[in-house]
Amino acid sequence: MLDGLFQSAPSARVRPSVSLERTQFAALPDEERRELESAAMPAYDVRSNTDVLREGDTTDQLYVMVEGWACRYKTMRDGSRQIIGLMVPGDVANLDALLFGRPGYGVRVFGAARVVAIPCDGVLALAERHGRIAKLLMRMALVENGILGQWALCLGRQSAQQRLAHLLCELDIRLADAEDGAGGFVLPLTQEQLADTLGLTPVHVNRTIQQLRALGMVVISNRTVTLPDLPALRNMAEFTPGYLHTGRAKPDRARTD
Amino acid sequence: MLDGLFQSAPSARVRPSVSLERTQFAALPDEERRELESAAMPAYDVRSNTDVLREGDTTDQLYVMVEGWACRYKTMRDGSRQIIGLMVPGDVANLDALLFGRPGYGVRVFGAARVVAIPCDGVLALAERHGRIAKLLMRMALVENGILGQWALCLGRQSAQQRLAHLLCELDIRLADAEDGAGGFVLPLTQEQLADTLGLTPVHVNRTIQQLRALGMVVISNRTVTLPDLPALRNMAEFTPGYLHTGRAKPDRARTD
DNA sequence: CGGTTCGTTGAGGCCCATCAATCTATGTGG
DNA sequence: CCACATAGATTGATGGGCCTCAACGAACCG
Repeated sequence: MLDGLFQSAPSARVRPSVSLERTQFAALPDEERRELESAAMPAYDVRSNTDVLREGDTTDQLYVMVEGWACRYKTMRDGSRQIIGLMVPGDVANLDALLFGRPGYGVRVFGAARVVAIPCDGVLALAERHGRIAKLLMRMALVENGILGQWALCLGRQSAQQRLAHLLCELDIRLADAEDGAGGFVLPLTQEQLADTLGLTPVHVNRTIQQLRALGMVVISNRTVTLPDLPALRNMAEFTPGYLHTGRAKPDRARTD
Repeated sequence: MLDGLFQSAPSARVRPSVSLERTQFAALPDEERRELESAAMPAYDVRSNTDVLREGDTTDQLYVMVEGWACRYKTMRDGSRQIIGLMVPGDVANLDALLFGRPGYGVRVFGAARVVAIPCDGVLALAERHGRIAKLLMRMALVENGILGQWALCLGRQSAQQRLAHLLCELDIRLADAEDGAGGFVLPLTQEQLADTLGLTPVHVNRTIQQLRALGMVVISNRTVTLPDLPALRNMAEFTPGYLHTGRAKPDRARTD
């Protein structure tokens, strides 16, 4: 083991530069964001389909998705799973770790991903000193709340077609930042994972995708989603973006003009 | 009007004494709770089944249920409704008003209720000064998050029986404070409102109640719920109270011993 | 080329929705 | 005190959306 050779003087605290510039924390003034960054642990890669956090684990760190997607999920005795939250690049995976040690859900990554862990006590200390950080954390919690409320409506009262359509409309907006502008986006979920999100079976998700394609509203090919008729899709899903509280409510532009 | 006779010097700021003592804010030190109380508007009664907040309204006040129950709900074009949150006495109805003006849901009261409205700017100012208040608000948001996540699991992956059983288990714990100790509680929801909570139809809720009664797990009579075999009920619902983050995790005590 | 993962298709069945009617309890006015 | 109205609970019959089971196809990979 040669590791010791490369260690600098013990007091130097050299941290591999962690950047939160492309995350939800980008809304903060540079100064405060940098304080968060210096509280963070080094970023690390996570292999596709592995758990950042297992169900039942405890943790005292916040996990930030600097690259890639993840989900929160819960499992039942018979093995059936429900995804209770999707995290796109820039999102925080387990906000509740700030106040509760035991999440009660697992966090799993889709595709290759890169994660930054920030110790909760550090975040809490910063939140105490900077009202803006506290407010941003509160905001993230409240947005998650809005999303989960909408998911409850979808799961409780919508058909399979509507649910799928609604999810795609939601992701289309949440990805607005990262999107390549072409009106399509990459969706790194398998149909089985979509099923676990929508409360359906993989088989039925497959059939539902075909129905939406037949209607000319959705094209999914090679993990890439295109929404040729967004207004119609939004209409059938009864989608209104208000609950996402994303500043600019991207317009209904029809077929990429 | 003789009121004037009892007014003390004009500087005294006499407000009809609003008490948050029996609400979620009871966790605060008296001093800080009193500051919130003096920011609050006078409590007022709400008639059964009326809206504190209508879908699509905007608001700049927090509504606290000092007495009675309420729900958050969303409606679809065809009139079908989904309840996306139940508030029991002491709960805050619309936390997200703190940061967002338009809730995107309605708030409706069950049975007679008494509500205290607190202007959001007042609450935010206090949260800025007292870290404990900010933390309590965050805590409430995160608990709501946990509950909604659990509801997503129920709506997505559980049978009607399990969903109903799970809801009753949850309420049994959330009402632990107000409960009369007899192991039963008053549930001021009609079967139709239960259906809107569970993502079912009223007819099927009725049949499901009867199934649980036949199993000896639930007795509902006259708006009063009794759970004769709580361990069995929790087992069938796969209920674990962790997600409620209620300090004392009330034990599984079988049939009121 | 065999193995694995993911997607696709078909047949059959069940849970829950739908529609409709009846019953009960409560309240209201004549 | 009774006729009537209304809200909520209950029961039955029927149907459909989604599940289940099973098999096959396609893409990727060591």
